[in-house]
Amino acid sequence: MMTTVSIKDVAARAGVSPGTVSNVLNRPEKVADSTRIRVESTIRELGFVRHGSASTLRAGHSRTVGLSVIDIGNPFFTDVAAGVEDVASERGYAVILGNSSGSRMKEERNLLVFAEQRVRGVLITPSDEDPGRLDQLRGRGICVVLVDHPAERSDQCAVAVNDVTGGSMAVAHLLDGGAGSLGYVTGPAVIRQCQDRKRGAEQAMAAGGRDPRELLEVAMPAMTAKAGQQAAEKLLAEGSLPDALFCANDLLALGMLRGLLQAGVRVPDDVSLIGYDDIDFASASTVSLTSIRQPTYQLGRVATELLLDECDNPATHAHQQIMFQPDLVVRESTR
Amino acid sequence: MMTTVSIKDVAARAGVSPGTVSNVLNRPEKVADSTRIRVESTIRELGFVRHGSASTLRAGHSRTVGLSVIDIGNPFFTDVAAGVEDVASERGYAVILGNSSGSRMKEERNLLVFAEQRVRGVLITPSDEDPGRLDQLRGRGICVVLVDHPAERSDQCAVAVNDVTGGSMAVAHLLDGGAGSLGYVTGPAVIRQCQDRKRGAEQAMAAGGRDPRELLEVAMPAMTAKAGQQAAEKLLAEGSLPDALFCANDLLALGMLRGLLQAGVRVPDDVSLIGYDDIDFASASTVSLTSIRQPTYQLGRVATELLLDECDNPATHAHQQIMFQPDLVVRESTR
DNA sequence: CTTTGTGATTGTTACGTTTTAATCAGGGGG
DNA sequence: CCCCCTGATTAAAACGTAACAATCACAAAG
Repeated sequence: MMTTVSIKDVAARAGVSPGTVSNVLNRPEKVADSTRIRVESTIRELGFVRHGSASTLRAGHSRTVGLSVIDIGNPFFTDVAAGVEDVASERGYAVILGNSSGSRMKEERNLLVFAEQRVRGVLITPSDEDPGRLDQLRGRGICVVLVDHPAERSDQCAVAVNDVTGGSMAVAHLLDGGAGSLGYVTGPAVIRQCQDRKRGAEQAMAAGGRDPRELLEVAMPAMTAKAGQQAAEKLLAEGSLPDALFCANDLLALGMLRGLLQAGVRVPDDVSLIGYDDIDFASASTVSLTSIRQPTYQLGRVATELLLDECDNPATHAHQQIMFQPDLVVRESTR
Repeated sequence: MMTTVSIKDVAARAGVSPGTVSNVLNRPEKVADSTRIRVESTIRELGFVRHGSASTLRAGHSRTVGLSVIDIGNPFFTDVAAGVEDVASERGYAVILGNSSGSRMKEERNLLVFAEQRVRGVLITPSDEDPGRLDQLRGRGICVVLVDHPAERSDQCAVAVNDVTGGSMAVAHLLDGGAGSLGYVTGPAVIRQCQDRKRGAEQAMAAGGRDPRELLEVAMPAMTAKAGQQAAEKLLAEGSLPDALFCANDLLALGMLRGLLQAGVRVPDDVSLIGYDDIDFASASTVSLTSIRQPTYQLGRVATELLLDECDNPATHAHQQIMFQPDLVVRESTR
């Protein structure tokens, strides 16, 4: 009953050999127009669809790429994913999405799935600094491009935005606003973005003639709105609320904003608040959020273009490390 | 150089036959403890990972499911996707995500990819009412479960939230607030959710002793924040702004809110505004948004459980059509 | 009439796994 | 000592496709 139609069935029906059908599928220019048209119409008639697994098995590689992100609930990553998907589907590739939720174990499981599926390449925003797993993938012939993460080596492609500059811009802006005490609300220390933005923040402190050690750091286990709100509660309970707060991403900032407003703290009158990423919702919040904008969609596009170039032209491919620059977007949440 | 290690290599090294290695992988209880342990350690030693395509080819089905959503940029769908992914990975399945962006062509291309990959099943929030493509998938032995879409037939599983009730609750709430004129800001007419919420809205009008035809409909080509803002501009330009607006989802509502506030319209004093979905950002907006909450994450979980049950126990599986009920969440944007 | 060349098509093999039936070893009962 | 049973292991045959060398048809050139 549930008969699946194969390349052989098409061949028999069209009166050609299976090889010819395969050629129609993969190198149509090699086959005479008349037979090509006949085969194509037979394919439609029988409702044949290529068996991707058989194809992958024989060809040695698939037409899929894996994308591993830290938090698919963060609009920053959905924007990146949109860029990835657009380029991938333009070039006939499918995207397998893996969400690590910041858990190393889940990230590893996702990479295992990618390896089992023999994806052509992997795009990953690594959740920590261990390059071992990625080298392992490369050892299996799977190309890897780092997304939103600068390359520590030159034998790989990477696309990133300068987070040190971004952190510096954020804190410089807060200092411009006349902030006395400053706080940095961040996520897990293993996340590089958090570290780099902090480095930038400290540089701006120093440049502004302040002691970087004055920067009060509040580290949360996640970078979500809920965590931001908890950070607000913590600061309020401790009575240690600074004049100005730099949050490592917009979700933290939006949660922080909610927490502060609920407690009757006025933004920006009592506290200045700046986020990071400039997600779509930053401009729609209660007090619209000053933030650091990144070319998010572009990040996904460029990373995928580099990846597919490396896959398709391994001989001529030159590894590139691309670094975009962020922008400051001033809104209501800062003085 | 780039040698990929196969089941045969493991077998040779461990001094057993390939069949035994396969058994260790798939039916470990069938093999003696001593050999099982030896094989397992050889697998680790050689860094063997199973070739998913070969496995799929031979077994006739894969360990992946396809998820096709209308807009991955909408937090509603990322919440659903989170539920799907959690259940899938608990049961050893990988998820291939397809984003149709509301385009029928893209949806079709995604379904083709799913078919080529021989996914075990498909979870889909269809972007229109044509069941033909889905029956085609079923004819190929691929189970299909509808997500956020009620079943029109009893021979399939479906998980949905009652949108008629939701629409009715929204408009009843606006009428309670004393609204005179009412507007419904919606997306493309082919999207069922838009239609159902409108039906509910009209029912509430009638129940409130109003003529349902009084409901001013503004249909936008997309259900994004940008479209919502354009809707605001359109209403303002026409001078046809009603007392109260019901937006078919929160993104439209947030865009509408932005558009109104920029034009100096006060919410809720001049206009009451209610959204739909109760996404995380609804409570964080300039004026926090009254909305209709849905059990989003649960939707994804339950749908996936039904799908995998259907795949794994086709004999005993009983199709279910599950309908959740929405909740009204009142915040500042309505009187 | 034969040879050569060219473009189109075919036959065959291999990819890495799962699965079934067949084989094997060893022990207990007759 | 033989037979049968059980549990563990193996050998071999697919699964559907891509790739490559081999073949074919046919026309142009000699």
